[in-house]
Amino acid sequence: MRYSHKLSDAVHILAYIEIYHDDDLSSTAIAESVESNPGLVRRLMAALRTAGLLATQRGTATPEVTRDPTDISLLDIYRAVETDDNLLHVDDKTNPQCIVGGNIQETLREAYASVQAAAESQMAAITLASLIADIWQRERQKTQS
Amino acid sequence: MRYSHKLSDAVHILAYIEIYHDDDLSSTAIAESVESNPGLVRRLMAALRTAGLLATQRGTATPEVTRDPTDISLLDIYRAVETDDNLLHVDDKTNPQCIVGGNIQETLREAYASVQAAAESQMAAITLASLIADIWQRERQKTQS
DNA sequence: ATTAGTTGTTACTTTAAAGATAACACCTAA
DNA sequence: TTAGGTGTTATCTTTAAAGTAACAACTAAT
Repeated sequence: MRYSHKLSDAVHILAYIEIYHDDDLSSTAIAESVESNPGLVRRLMAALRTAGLLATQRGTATPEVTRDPTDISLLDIYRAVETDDNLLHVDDKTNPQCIVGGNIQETLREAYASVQAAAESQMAAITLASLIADIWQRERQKTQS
Repeated sequence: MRYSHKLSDAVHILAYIEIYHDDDLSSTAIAESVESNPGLVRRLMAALRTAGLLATQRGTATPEVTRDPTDISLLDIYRAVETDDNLLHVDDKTNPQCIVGGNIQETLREAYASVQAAAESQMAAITLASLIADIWQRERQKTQS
């Protein structure tokens, strides 16, 4: 398949809402920043809303991040928008008659779970606030001659 | 896209070659254990060979794992077979005119790199030897009444 | 030498998940 | 009432992986 940009776009949306909170926050305006389309933006916003990270109102372009950005982790956003949380995938079609085929699925599931845990622990350590701060810092470095 | 099973299948192949070293090691035999096809098996074996993990000989079904399994990590295998090593992917099409769109790519690249590092560090800690040992242990637990 | 079986490689087809696009009911505010 | 927004769903397109097939090149046995 294509590689998923959902996490990247979801972070983008949340950062946009925080940084441009006094401007146009319509899905169309956000889509222009993401260089995508309003439909995709609204679908991602729906996922963020379901996860309790975003509050929206039908008819009005007034989305609001519900929690303090210091209290929203990259992991929260990842889990909100990725339908399949797994970074690695076991081949679940192997020959059970064989010593390898009959046991490797469970063996790998356990191994992959430990890799997943390591990745998620790092994702939990990164907050939306720190990402927004980083965006601002890069912007400042650009504009200073 | 489909989720990749390359890593899982590559581990399968290496474990199979180690466990069944005195039996038929043709790509056809291995493919039956993987429940896949010989072509795929040979393609993965080619990648493992390129990475220096496997030695093969044209015409004869006598593949050999080149290093001690205690010295081959899940990360080695991952890098051997995955064309794109990245677990997370930045959306590289964002509006540079926007504070968010113009900076989020670098911000996320840095964040994702730290997640990647955490995952890879865990992958490096898992050896082919430990995976094979786990397969054997599960097999033993099955057969003991 | 011939033959049967294997590897290495490449080209093509199929599959599945993501993203693009569009449509429309419903809501809000002017 | 109307203009413009959201929420949702359906359909098409794209793309990487996996499936399939073919065949030259190699090996070993007879």
